[in-house]
Amino acid sequence: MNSTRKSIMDAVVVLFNEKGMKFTMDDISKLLHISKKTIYKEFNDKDELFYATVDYGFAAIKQKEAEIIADDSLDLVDKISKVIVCLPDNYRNIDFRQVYQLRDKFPVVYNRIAGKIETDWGETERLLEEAMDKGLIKKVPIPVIKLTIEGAIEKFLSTKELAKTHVTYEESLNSMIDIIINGLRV
Amino acid sequence: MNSTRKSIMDAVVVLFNEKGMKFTMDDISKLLHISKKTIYKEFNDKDELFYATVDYGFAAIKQKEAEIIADDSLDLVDKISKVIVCLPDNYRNIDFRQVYQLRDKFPVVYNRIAGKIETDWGETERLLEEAMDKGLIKKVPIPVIKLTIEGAIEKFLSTKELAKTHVTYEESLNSMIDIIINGLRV
DNA sequence: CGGAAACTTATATTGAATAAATAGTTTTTT
DNA sequence: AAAAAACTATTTATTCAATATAAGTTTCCG
Repeated sequence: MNSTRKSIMDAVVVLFNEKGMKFTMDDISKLLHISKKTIYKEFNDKDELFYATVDYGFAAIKQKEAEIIADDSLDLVDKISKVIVCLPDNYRNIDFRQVYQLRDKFPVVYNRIAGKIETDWGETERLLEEAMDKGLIKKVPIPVIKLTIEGAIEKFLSTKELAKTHVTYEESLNSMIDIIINGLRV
Repeated sequence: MNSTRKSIMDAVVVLFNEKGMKFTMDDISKLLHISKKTIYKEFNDKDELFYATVDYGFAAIKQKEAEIIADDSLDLVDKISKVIVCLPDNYRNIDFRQVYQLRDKFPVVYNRIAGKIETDWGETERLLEEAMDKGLIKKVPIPVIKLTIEGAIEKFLSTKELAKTHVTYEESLNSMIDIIINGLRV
């Protein structure tokens, strides 16, 4: 992949996290000091650019996740912890609270993201099921685990309560995973 | 409190859960087969009605909570579990996803609700702090616990994923609390 | 070639005008 | 005495034209 393409997609991520969906092709060209012509040489339209950016953004996560799963030095429960913490990088880079804005204007892109997230959860689900079968963790409905984790992440991202107490997003996430794996009880 | 007042406030809760904020004084009178005059004899205006309904709705929860806290047969960690499960009755009756609609049109009522929830959390927080001091549970930032629980509840209420897997809201809630207290690890 | 800017057309936003709905009151009916 | 219906003064929703914005194209220039 050529570097122009990459830098354009990086700019999309930067602008998305900065302004949500309210950024223009002109914003991209201004940020990178390139002409719109250059953007349109790489991507036929805005749709295609967003679609490619989604794939580009998720590729890193997928790879990281695959490494964790392949790492035989980790036991199953450690893998689950790490894969779950790995997952939120999506939420982080893409800033989940604003993704719903895509649904109407870029439905194809939105569905691509939804699909990617489902796939990512698929990995985690398989690990959870395996751990349940082996008696390493309790048998609990997986949707409960999934929704609890998703809900917590969205809350961490959307509230100002964490900032007030000087607890970082990263620390909160690790605390949350530890609570879910090991419980509050000592 | 007279029974007319009560039935009007019950109707408000019914209609709110049915239609969100989009119900009228006429809806109330139709539902109860009473005249609007009767409503306005009990409550000066819609604001006052809503305000009273909020207090009425939270009163039961507060009492239930107080009973749990006063129950000396329960140990501290059990109390925490029970108080947390007690809390969502608010979310249940009031259907939290729609409360934000109050913010603009009935700010006084909205702030009352926000205050009630904060107070409820205050109790839980005190129990959590006490349990941490006594070494019964891990020392974890309380906002992390709070946001995880709030996020999970909101997810349970807003998603259709639970319905698909035949896991009830009630079961999910108990599973979630068990996970947070005791962890997934066996 | 590729950046900068001008240009065109489709889409979004705004705001005034109008229509509809509703809180609160009054009158009529049972 | 209270329900039902009618009424009015506000609020709220809707419409539609104007205005503005942004995607995508073309032109010019270094």
